[in-house]
Amino acid sequence: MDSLMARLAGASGKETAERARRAALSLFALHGYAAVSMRDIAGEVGVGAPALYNHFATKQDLLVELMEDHLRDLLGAWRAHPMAAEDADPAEAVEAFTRFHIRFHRDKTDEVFVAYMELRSLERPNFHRIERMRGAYEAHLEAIIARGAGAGAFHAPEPKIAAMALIAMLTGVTHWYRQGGRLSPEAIEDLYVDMARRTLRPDQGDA
Amino acid sequence: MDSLMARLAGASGKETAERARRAALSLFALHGYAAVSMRDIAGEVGVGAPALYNHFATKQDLLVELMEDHLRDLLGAWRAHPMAAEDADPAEAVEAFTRFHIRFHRDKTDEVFVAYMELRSLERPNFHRIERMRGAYEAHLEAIIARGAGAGAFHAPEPKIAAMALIAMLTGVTHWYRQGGRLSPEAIEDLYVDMARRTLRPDQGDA
DNA sequence: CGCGCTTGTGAACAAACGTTCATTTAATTA
DNA sequence: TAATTAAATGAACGTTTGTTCACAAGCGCG
Repeated sequence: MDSLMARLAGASGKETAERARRAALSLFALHGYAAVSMRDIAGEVGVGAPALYNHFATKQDLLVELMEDHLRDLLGAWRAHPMAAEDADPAEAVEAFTRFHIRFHRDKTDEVFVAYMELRSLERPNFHRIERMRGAYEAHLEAIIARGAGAGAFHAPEPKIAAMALIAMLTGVTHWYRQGGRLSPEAIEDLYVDMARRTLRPDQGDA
Repeated sequence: MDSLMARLAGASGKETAERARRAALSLFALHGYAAVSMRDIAGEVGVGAPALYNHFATKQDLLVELMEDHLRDLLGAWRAHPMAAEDADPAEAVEAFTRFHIRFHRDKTDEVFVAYMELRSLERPNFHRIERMRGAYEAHLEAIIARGAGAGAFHAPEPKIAAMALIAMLTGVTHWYRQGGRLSPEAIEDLYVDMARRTLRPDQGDA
């Protein structure tokens, strides 16, 4: 009877797990992992708390699943990008990466928030797995920068630092971006592409 | 008798409050506000949980106090900086701000972590007060950039965005900086000063 | 139809939470 | 030294936490 109401409310089949994932994601992003209870999540799905344990062994598992999904998506999406090729022109690749990163993060603010801020909520082994995935993503930008620096196309005495600095700068967009704000998404992208390009541009007198 | 042991352990006079502040700061930074209990904090001080209520009305008050102290320090320290003068040369001021920000944040990683990540743990009115202080700090860099852009010394079509981008980039240092790492603190500062300068450098063909 | 599997329920668990209180202990002032 | 104030205590409060359990409803398959 209650389950009938859940059906009418939009659930169908076994998609309770998916609704729980989404609810957990937005609640974690808003209040933080530790401040959200399984009952809160279940309540948002329209189900009792014990029902969640049919889909997730533990609250921590739910968190891990969310973070792993996000990072797997992120890595996969970039690897599928045409400019991710190892022989792509570094300047074009950096621009592509910048636009890709901003766009991806702009549309997934909750995922980003959780994946970046709840690292400390992970138990040790989970933490290491997630951290490694994040490192792999940053390594992609670092490789592009290093390639460009090697070819003399970039000024980047420390490619790793430049990569981290750029990613921090780009990810910062999610902290203030609001849909319908003064600047269009394209304008924001352009501004950041400009800043990234300038950061890496060789000096006038370079060989 | 227990208090005697506390004495021997280093406490003297009424410094329990200060020790609690420090314990709370590092615990909040490590595990997050919601994941840390008053008993945890009290335990680290070597005192019972109820004792904390002689110094802080509430757990939330303790958090607010930490964040307010940090931001007041930060704002005060910059305002006391010689290059904070309204008529300082913009290029020099940006370099000074960059070094100041990195240095200040490098030595106060816990404070930074808490002040930036626990905004969501604040109840509404507290949130607004803290957010306003943070805005005031960012406004200082924005003003420098806008001044430089107005004088033609900087390329910065959107000074507010440039300010936020730079601060995000600089604050990112705290996420990976470790004492005794490969790069010296001065080398790191130099790298970021270089990147900041490049981001804002006018085009060759500018008037 | 009936069997089994998946998904849900309501009640219950022990543990931990923030906070209060009456009371004792220690430090300060007169 | 006596009186006053400040700080810490142990016990207790009501609530909430993550999770388990015995059980019931709904569905697909033989």
